[in-house]
Amino acid sequence: MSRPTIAGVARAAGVSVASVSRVLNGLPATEEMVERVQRAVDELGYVPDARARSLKVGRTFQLTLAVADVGNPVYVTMMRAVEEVVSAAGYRLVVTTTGPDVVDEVALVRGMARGYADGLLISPIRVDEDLVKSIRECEVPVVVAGNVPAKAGVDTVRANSPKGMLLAVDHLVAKGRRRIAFLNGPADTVPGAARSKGFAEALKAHELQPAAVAEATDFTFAAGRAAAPDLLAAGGLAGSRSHRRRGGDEPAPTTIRPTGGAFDAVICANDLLAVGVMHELAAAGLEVPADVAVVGMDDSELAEQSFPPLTSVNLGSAERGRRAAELLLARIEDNDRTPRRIVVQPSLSIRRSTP
Amino acid sequence: MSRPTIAGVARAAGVSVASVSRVLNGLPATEEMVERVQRAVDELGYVPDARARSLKVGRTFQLTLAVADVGNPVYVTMMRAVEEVVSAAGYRLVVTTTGPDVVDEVALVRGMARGYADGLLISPIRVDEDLVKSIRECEVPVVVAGNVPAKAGVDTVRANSPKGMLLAVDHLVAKGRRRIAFLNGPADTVPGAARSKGFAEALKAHELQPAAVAEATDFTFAAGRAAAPDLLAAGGLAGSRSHRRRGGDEPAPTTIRPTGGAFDAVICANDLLAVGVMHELAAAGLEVPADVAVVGMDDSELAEQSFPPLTSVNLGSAERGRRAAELLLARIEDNDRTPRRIVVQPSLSIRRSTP
DNA sequence: TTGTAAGCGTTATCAT
DNA sequence: ATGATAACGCTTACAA
Repeated sequence: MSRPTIAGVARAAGVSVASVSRVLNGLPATEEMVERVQRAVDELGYVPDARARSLKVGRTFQLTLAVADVGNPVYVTMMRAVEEVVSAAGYRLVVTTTGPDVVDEVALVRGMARGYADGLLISPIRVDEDLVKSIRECEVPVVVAGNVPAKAGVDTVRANSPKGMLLAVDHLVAKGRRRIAFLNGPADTVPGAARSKGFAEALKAHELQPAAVAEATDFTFAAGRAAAPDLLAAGGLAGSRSHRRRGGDEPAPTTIRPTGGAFDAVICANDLLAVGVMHELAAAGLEVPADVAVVGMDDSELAEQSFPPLTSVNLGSAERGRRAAELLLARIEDNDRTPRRIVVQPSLSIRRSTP
Repeated sequence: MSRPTIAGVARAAGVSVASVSRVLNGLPATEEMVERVQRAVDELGYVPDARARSLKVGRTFQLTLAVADVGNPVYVTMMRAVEEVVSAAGYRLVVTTTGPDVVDEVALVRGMARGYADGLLISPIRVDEDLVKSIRECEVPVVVAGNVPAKAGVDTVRANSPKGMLLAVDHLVAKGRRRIAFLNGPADTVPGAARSKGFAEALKAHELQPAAVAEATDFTFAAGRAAAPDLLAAGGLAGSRSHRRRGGDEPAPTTIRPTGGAFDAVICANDLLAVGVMHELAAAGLEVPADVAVVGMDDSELAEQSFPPLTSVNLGSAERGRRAAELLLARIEDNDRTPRRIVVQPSLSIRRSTP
């Protein structure tokens, strides 16, 4: 007893397969025909095979969302927004995870040619020539939530993190903080590079010097913790302690650019890093925000869950997800439209980690 | 210029489609044949169509993981474990999210009959007759990460939350806490019911009375916060304040069972609820763990990220994910094996939210 | 309105 | 070892 096929239904109903197909797709048919087909369908528990259907019609009605790290709460915000838009349009959303390496992303994009889905929404963390090429050549529509060169010829929706940085610095300065440190994620990533540049510009706008800058090996909580002692040391806020924690299985050492002077605020490239830093600050006996103010980026669910709740730059993850999804749907409708490059403006969610 | 098909490759290589297929699938062929086909494939950038292939061979080499809430960090732990197992076996993992309603789960299970994937790994939060029925009748192998009646005739991997509760209570009692409160999630869910029962048993084992019991409307941070004031009120730890926060757009009121007496410890049905409670405890001027010890469940990444780091019952999410994935793969190999019901034992991860 | 039949892009069976 | 061809389960001209 295998799955019933449309032929089985046709036989049971005493009609042709074409009629069954028509009834199932709501095409014109007589009362009686609909009746008979429906009965047979119910009786046999027939469900059309999506593979066969999509082979024929050339569409799967599935969309793929690819994220680098399911553990990063910024993606859940985005995912929720995307899900809402695509399901309203009658598509199934499937999520796959790529990992931090660009080769995995390239493999994924190439793999889309196999016809798994009608479109791909990808938020790449590292971008290289190969990835751009694979996106440009991809058989199915792709939209990138993030920054990818215009020559990729693809729709993009990205954040304005320099502007976000400025919001953060403005706020800190307004609260009287001048010695601002920065904990970045890997600078060889797209967001890492953008935030680094943004931080420098924002400080320059206020005629300030960075109090300390460090680079975590990853955009994760663990990497944030691992990088914090070095940041503290660079900022003159901790001494020998900074090397005590380096155990055997910790991530590789962080890159430090000591710029002298203690800091009274630290901006982190995302919320996970910020929460990691806050833990280490507490371990060093420093109070947030009294001794050091902390600002995260992404304004993910983690920002309100953390303690103290984290002031965070809202880079519009939900809106980016929503608009990216809309762009994808639009491109599926019409693949000839000229690629759009949308920039979503940031805002600042002020919570208790800043004064 | 549409996608090249196997026919195009065959034409370009001057061989038959059958030969192309053979070469691509590593079946015996002469040096020269392999050579020619390979060249044509590279030249055209041919990628086999997964839909057509799976229509023919009856397998998609995709597996679906369905979770109720992508925002719940326990699922990321599980997801990572599942991903590792299935990708090692040559399957793609796709994640879909169901939402908290059982009807969505049923729809998803039924939908699997369309042939989206070769197997389904589902972690249902609510279970009813319909769901059991849909799982039993599902065309593709299903394994449940969670608790579902044996009559469903399906492989299950579940946690032992009563045992976990006992671990938590043992620990609290050993630390001198006797007035233990419990914040549950919705009792009409499978984990909610199990944890409620487990809590009662664990207290009885120590001949203790519950200090306060409340039920959040959801297993989320927001619901945890919303429920906390009532819990505090029930425990005599807060007065009128408990109703101050109830704004217009807050979740529905929580169910309270006041049992008298202030409490010095609270066990929460998952980490998100625990973090929510900790926020409200702080807002009420109570210190964790000095005034109130807090224990979460799931031992998710959030437990170490929270502040203070959360003592949490490790219900073996990673192991559950791993074993569930193994079960699924085994059943795909042999659908006639008798269903297994695996129970994973808990452990306690002690952190600073308890003394 | 309904039925017949030709594909969609593969793989697998059968000859050769 | 290779090639022709029949499925896989569906949709859609086209014919009746």
